[in-house]
Amino acid sequence: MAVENGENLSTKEKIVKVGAQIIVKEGLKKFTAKNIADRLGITDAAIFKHFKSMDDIILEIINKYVSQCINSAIQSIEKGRTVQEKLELLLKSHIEILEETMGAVPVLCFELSRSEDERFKGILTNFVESYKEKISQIVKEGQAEGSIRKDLDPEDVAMFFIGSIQGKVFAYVVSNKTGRIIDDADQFISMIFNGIMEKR
Amino acid sequence: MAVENGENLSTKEKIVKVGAQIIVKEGLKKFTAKNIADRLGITDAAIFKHFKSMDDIILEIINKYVSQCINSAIQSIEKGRTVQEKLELLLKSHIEILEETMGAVPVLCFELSRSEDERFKGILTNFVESYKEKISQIVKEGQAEGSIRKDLDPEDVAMFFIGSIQGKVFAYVVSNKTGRIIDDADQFISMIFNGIMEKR
DNA sequence: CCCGAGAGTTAGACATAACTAACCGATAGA
DNA sequence: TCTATCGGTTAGTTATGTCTAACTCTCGGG
Repeated sequence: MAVENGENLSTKEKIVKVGAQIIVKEGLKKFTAKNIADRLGITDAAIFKHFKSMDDIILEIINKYVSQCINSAIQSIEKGRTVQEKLELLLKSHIEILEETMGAVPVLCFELSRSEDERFKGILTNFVESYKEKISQIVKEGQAEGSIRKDLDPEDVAMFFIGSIQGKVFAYVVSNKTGRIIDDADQFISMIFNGIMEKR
Repeated sequence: MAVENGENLSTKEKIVKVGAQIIVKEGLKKFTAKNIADRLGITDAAIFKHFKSMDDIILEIINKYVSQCINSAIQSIEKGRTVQEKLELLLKSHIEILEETMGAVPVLCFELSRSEDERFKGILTNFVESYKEKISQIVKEGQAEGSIRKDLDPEDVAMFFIGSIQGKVFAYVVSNKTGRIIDDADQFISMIFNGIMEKR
């Protein structure tokens, strides 16, 4: 089975791409040189012409997807005028990346933060921590101006945010679907903002 | 490193227990006969006196934890009088199991629904599907009686429910914590029910 | 035109995983 | 008391995974 849209990427880039694909769709156990090579129509030995070890591929995968995620988060926070708008933009940009990468970032975080490799763990827990910190900050702003419930812990709210997205990816992966991860982004955002209960 | 509280379980039960522990904390890749055996102070060959294959261990793990989860869900649905109470009890029972098993069920679902083994996938997607169906049904009730927002799709609400919990487990795993998964269950439930925004 | 680098190949070294076979000691029934 | 079974051992077999070495082909620059 060949790569989907293997256009004009270099072999090195293709390795990163299908490598991520494999981790996301089949798990770390299936992330092997032979598995990647087969999909690219080369031999496993050729992989090591581009990367000196399998770990190096993972490192490249992490850096690629995580940095993409952070950058778009920063951008959307800057663009938003009100607290609500900031959070909305943040969610939307996150959802966009999710769709583009088929949920790569959350799955990678989940898979690799449990690995024994301190480098992977370091980058990823760091990423989640700083992401949480950013959202937490906005939430505090919102509490100060009265738009966000004051009885909630800002960090918990931040993790609820991140967790909700992860939950969507979870559902996507478990149900074995192939289309969009989040069909109705507005409804999803509305659930996070307003809950599921009718207002009294 | 020996098993934590290896009381008076049979070796077979211990294998299931540490097997699940390994999958949850370190991932499927580390789920090996030697890894399990080391923690039990036996040799890897001894594992195969109790199970005829590694897959059989996984099957036993899945059945143990998933059936536990389903049973407690059914119980709490029956106990609840109002829709809100049903959902609350459901969440609380789910959280309880989560704490007891250190997030085993969601992690197992995530890890194993991506495996190529149709047996695992079948059991797990089935489980999630029926769980979703159950919640979905309650949500529809709630919409009929006016307690739950009518503008939301019941299945989406159900998956939001399940996903929120998965999100908590995600946070727990990524942050490498060891204590409780959900510190403040009431606050968590309140976020799902009422959202994060102040009511206007 | 040559030659070196890049990107492949095959072959193989080495480690580890799953499982089997043959053996062994305790222990519970007959 | 004899013996079969249970649960453990050691020592393999086979398969697979990572990575290296040595070789080949192609192609661009001097």
